[in-house]
Amino acid sequence: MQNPSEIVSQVRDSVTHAAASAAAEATTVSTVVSSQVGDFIRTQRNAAQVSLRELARSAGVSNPYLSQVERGLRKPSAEILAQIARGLKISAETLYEQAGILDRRSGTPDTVTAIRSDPALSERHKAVLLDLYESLADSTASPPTPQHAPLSTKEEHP
Amino acid sequence: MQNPSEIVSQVRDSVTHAAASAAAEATTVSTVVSSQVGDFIRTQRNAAQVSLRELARSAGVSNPYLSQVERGLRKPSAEILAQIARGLKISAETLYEQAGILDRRSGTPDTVTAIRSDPALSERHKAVLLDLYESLADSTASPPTPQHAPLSTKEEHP
DNA sequence: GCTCCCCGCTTGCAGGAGCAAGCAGGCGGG
DNA sequence: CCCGCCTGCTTGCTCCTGCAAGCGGGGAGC
Repeated sequence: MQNPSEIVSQVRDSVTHAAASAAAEATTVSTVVSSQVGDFIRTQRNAAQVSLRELARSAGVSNPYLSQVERGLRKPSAEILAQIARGLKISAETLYEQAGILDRRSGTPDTVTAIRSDPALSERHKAVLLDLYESLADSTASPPTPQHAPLSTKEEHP
Repeated sequence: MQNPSEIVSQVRDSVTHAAASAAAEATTVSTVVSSQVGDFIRTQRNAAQVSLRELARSAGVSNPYLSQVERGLRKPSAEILAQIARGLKISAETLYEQAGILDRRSGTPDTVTAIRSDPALSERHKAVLLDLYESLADSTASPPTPQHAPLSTKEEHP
């Protein structure tokens, strides 16, 4: 049997927890969840002319599950996400970003500068890469990532 | 009622699946990983002189669960990982890396990172550029991609 | 001595991830 | 015509994540 006072102690603990989780909810974007990832995956898959089952196979996941993921009925774990990324030949970071579990690599990377200053490339090769980059980047308009910032750095005290 | 032939068709599908998952299991490191993250988290927490309950509160997770995570009994999701990272004031990438759901970008030159995170490029184009980069870059200068690879490249047909 | 408060850990349960199995429909060839 | 093979979707199950509640213990104040 416990003393009433001890019980009170436990209760206070719980209350503190409740308050904390409430606060956490206030600061966390969370719930929106985003079928974003699913749409993105499906888009990428279609762009690559790959069937659902094919991708499922190469990614090592079951085809029904992939189907559900693409339609936003299921929220895939990071591991599954990484495997799908591998199957799609894209970077896991991109998918994590889409899933809202990673911030955008802030600070525009400036690929051109990186290529120009890359010691592993000869000048000729730099030219080739830059030329290709120019043709691929296209850059019509510039809608570069709206920055909704899902789980980004927050202020501790406002 | 179904025709036997159709059933056979279904069966073939299942068999293919079984083979695929077997292959996946063969090439995936999988289960070993986990406790790494827990140790890392606990180390970081102790280094910061923070109690378990405190971190749990600031990270927005329950204290018992954090306890289990630190001792490797539970495998936290990426979301939880990101929250813990926030509570510890460290980057989510670091924790993902420890959890084995993100490859180390250590050896990779800046150009690769720049391309990967370039908003002006589609994922397809990134793949193209990275592929070309790989073939152009001087291999003597940098030993690229260590590839310990928990979720790394896999053969299509063994 | 005894309370009070903190520490970390254990337990039982709700809910969701992920898969095996099965289903409906479209298309080419015997 | 209908058989085989593809496409994607739905269902029922198992396993595990994540939390609320409770436990035992150690140090400070009375």
